[in-house]
Amino acid sequence: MLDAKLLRQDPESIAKRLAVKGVQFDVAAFLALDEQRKALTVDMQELQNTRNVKSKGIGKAKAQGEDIAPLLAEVESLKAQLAEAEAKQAAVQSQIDEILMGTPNVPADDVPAGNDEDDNVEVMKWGEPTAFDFEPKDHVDLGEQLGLDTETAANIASARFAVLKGGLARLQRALTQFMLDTHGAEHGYTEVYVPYIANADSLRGTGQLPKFEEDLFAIRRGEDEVPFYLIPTAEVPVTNMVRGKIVEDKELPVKMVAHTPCFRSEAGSYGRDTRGLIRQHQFEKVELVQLVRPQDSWAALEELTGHAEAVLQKLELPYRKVILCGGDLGFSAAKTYDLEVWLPGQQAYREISSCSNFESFQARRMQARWRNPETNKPEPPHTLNGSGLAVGRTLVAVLENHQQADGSVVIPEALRPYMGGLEVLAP
RNA sequence: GGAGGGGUGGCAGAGCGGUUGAAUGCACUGGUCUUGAAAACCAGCAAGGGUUAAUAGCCCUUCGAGGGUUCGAAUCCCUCCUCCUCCGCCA
Repeated sequence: MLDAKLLRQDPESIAKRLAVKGVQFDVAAFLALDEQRKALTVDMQELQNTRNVKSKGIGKAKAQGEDIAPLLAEVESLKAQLAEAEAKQAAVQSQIDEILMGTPNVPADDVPAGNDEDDNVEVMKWGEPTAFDFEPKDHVDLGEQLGLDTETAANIASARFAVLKGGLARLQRALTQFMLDTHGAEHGYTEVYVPYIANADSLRGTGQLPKFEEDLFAIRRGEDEVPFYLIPTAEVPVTNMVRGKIVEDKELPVKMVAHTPCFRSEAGSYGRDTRGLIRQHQFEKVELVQLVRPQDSWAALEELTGHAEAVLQKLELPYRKVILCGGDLGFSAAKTYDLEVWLPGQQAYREISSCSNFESFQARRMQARWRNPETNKPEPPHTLNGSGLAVGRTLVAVLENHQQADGSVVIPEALRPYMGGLEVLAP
C-alpha cells in the first residue's frame, strides 16, 4: 500500500514514478475523492460530537435524578442524521481504500523504463554458456531416462504437474537441503517451517490480493465459507509472520529461509513453457525473506541477491543478473533483480531467482511495525525477499548444464554429500 | 466431534451500560537526588484520522473482527475468528 500521506502531499511525483511501471494514476480523481472524504468526515464527526456531548449530559442528569425526557427528545432526530452521514463517509472511504490497495508500489529511482522483459538491463554475467562437444539435450529428454514422468502426473492431477522418480527425486531433495544449509549456516538465515495455505488477509499483506486472485488456487471448505489459498510462494506465509506485530529494533534484521511447495494456477500463460518443468502448477522453492530497518534495505537487497548467487556459483551454473525494467516489475516491488540461469536445452537465460526490495509497501499493508529508537514511534520496516533458488528450475539447470554425451549427469561437487557421495546420475 | 473458560494499551492485568481511551504493575522516556550508577521520588508515555503554520490545542474513531440493541456499549445480544482446559478421535 502506498503511503496515503505522501500521496496527498506529492501526488504528481508518485504518478510520475508509477508511469515508469506503465501505470496511469489519476491524480485529479484521487485528490477530488480525498477532498470529498475530508468534507464528509467533518460532517460526520460534528454529528458524532453532538451525540457524545448530549449523551454524556443525559448520563449526568440521570445521575442527579433529573428528568431526562426532554433531553431524549432533543437527541431523537440525531440518530438518523448520523447514520446517513456515516454511510456517505464510508462509501467514499472505501473507494479510496480500493485505490490504495489496488495501486502498485512506486519503482525506485534507478529502475529503468521499459515495457516488458526485453527491456530488462543486464547488470553482470557469471561464467559462460556451457560448451558441449556433442548436441546437448533438454531436461525433458534427459529426464525421461532419469525418472521425470509428466504423463503419470497428468493422470493424477492435470498438465503442468510432474512425478519425479528415483535419483531425480533424490536430486531435487538434495538441492533443497543444500540450499537450506547454505543459507542457514553460511548466510545467517533462520530456517522456518510454515503453513502452505494462507488466508486472504495474508495475501493482501504481500500484495497478491485483491488484484491477482486468478493466479492463485483457492480452496473452500463449504459453499459459503471464505476461501483459503494455496501459497504461490513462501514469501506469503513467511513475510506475514510479522503482520499486525511490532518488532523491536534489536530484533532487526530478521532473516528467514523457508522451503515450501508453491502453487500457481498459471492462468493466462497457456501455451507458454508447456514442455517440462519450467512452468508448473506445483513447484519447490527455497525462499529468503528479510525484515530490515528502512535505511538498510538497499544494502540488504544487494546482500540477499548475493546469497542467491552463491548457490548458483556453488552448483557451477552460468547465470546473469538483470534489473527489471518498470514494465516487468511486480506489483509490490520497488526494485527487483532477476537471476537468469543458462539453459543449454533452450540456448537461453531463464529466470531462476527474483530478488526484490518492497520498501515499506508490504509492511504498511500488513501493519507490521518496528519501533524506531530515534523517535520511539512505531514505523513500517522494509521487507525483502528472493528465491534462493527455485528448486524445480535448478534441477532443470543442473541436468542440462552438467549432462554428458551418454545422457548421464555429473553431480556438482557441492551436492555430492547430499547424494550419498554419488558422482554421476545415470539411467 | 462434545463440554467449558478466555481475547483490553509494548507486556501483564482491572473494569462488565453513563464525565473510562480505559485503574494498577512492569517496561520505556525526561527530571530530582548521586562523583557515577542503582534505589527512591516526581512527571510523561497507544495508534489512525480531521482541523491547524504546528510534532500546540480541540474534535472523531479504535478494548479480537463484523453486525445489532440503546440517547449512550470495553461492558448487553448475534455471527465469525482465535487461544486455553477436559473428553473423544487421529499421524
